Amino acid sequence: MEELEERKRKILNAIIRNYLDTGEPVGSRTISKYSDLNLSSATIRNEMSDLEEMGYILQPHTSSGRIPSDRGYRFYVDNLMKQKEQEVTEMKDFVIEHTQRMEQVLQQMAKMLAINTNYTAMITAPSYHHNKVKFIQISQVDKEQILAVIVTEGNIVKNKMISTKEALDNETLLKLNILLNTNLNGLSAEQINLGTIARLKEQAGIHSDIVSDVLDALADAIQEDEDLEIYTSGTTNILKYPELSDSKKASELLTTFEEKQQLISLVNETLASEEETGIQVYIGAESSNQNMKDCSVVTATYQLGEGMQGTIGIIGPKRMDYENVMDNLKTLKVQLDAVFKKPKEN
Amino acid sequence: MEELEERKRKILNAIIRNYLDTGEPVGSRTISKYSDLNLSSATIRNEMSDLEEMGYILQPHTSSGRIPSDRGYRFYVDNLMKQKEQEVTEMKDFVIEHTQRMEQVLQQMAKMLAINTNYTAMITAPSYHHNKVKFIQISQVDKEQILAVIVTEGNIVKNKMISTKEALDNETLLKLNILLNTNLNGLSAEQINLGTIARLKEQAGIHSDIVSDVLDALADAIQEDEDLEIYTSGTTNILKYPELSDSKKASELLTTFEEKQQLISLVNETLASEEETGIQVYIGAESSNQNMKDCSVVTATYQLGEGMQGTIGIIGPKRMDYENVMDNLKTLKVQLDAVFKKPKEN
DNA sequence: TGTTAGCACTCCTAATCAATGAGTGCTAAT
DNA sequence: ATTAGCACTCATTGATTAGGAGTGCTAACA
Repeated sequence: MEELEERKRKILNAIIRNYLDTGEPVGSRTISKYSDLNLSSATIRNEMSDLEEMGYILQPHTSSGRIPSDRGYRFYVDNLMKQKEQEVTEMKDFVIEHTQRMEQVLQQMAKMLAINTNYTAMITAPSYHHNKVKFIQISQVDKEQILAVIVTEGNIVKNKMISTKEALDNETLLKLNILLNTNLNGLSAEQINLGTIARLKEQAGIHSDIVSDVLDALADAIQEDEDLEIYTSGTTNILKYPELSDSKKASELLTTFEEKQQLISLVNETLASEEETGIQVYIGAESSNQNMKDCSVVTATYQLGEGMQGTIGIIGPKRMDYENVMDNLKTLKVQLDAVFKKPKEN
Repeated sequence: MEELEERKRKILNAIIRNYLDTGEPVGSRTISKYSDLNLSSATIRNEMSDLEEMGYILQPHTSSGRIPSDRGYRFYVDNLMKQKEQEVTEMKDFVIEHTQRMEQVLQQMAKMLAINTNYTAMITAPSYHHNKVKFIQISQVDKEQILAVIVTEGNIVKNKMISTKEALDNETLLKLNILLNTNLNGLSAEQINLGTIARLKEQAGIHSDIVSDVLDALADAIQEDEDLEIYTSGTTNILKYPELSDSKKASELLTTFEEKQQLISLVNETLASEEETGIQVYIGAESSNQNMKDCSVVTATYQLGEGMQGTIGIIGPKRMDYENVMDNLKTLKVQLDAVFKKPKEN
């Protein structure tokens, strides 16, 4: 189906590569001179005319060069682009050495990605949505406050302060802890249903209010991750690309970057569809987000086992260096897969 | 010293107010017409000429209206502006109702501030630098990992995973917990010196490596707050002001906003100098940050007792609505003072 | 039949220029 | 001390122009 005679391919390829470089519409003369086809500009013109008719390229206005259409980019990404098979470099250790908390690791990663690509990078924390409770503990912090700590399979720790009327004695605490752990350990958020809750409360007897609070905390922790966290870096990079930096577009984009919620729904598209490489490319209008119509979005998901996963993504102009971007994402994906497998050895 | 005859004051005031509104250089005719002075434009011109000589206003180019100079703004803020004495509105509850974690509260606050003012808002988490340890607990999460939880006076919770060779039995854990708490409770970060550490390790005996790890975690938690977190919102608001939105300046500013580190040193200025209202105004070059030379920065610190404090700030064009901004900050400051006093009642 | 040279045509861009108008400074009259 | 009047400055705007890049088409060519 997606067939194109060799010469047209070459010309399309040349047009796109050139456009990626310069950002300027590219004319027949340029292709004629800077390709190994040895054809006159007139011939190229004819071919270009064809390509335009087929929808791979388009003219911003009569009598100017051609620029790739969304379809053109798509063809390029799918068929023309050469896939670099690069070895995985070891930025991992470098990053990990200097940071501790997960948020910082992610922020660092985003930063490196943005610097490497010169586009905007985003990265979500692994969602532990379907993840299982591994450990719960409540402790008396001071007279009126109890701290609930919840750890999940992925070693993600959440805590919540709970205010109480009066302090609990050690024995009660111990009992409650045992109660909570025996009842909740190994359960995923979805598995904690009304039945479980009722049973728990009953067993807690007089302290059912505390249990109730802990469950609230648990729900909280999970709900927080429904609108999961997303880190961005290099948002201002888009200003480097004239086609995006006129004040209206730039403002829209930057606002989108600030509204994390929009980015989240952007990456959530990714989670829906699966592919073998795990790398998705949305060109212009292919993305669901209207604001991205002049951009391309490339995303990858990284896995953590236990059903946990996060997403990394790059947002840039349509004429982005797809090879480099996909390469970077692929590399980082592998590294993240590795990084979060086990916590850092001290 | 800062003396100015009544009429000049009025004119300066009129010029600045007008400029705050329009952002356009304001001419003598405008003042003549829209002030209650009943003077001809010629008279105003003479006065303006004086004011210019005195450095309160300046002409962008020969024969155009006048705009306030940094000094003019300063005079306005210090002497002319009327201080609204507004009652503290109750946005607090609204915000708190819908959020749980501190980061979210802060992020929300920043957002409201940005929306209210139409400028860029920033807010730092309270630093618990000089804060005291209130509660420490280590627990066995699974065979190879221990979770250390540290709570400070300000009810800020930090946790750290520690990998171990083999699981500790309950009794050992209990002993270590008692050991840690008796030795560290009530101490501030600075008070934990080599002596304390040596004593601790000695008492821990065979498990001194665990203690060592916990101390590392503690140091970690503190070090994280050295480069304390800062939240921003409304960064794209600066694009609304033509004098800041030309692509060079905008890019510089937005980059600054993204480089949290720069913002942090910006707010750290605040911490140095103290004032009765607790609100600082930096106009243009008054700020230490070169990138802010076309902006004004208004900051306030909020207190938490126990030596903890954070900063909220607004960044906008020099012609910002100082009254509104200072008002907002004052209100929010009071609210934050209150919010963090005690954790939310469930 | 595919390729190419040539040419008229389109349309964007940058440069130039004049007109406009807001605003000033100065002087002379009130 | 205030103001009317006037000459002057200078940014802004719109119109016009020239230049150039690029196209489509036609006719000639291998």
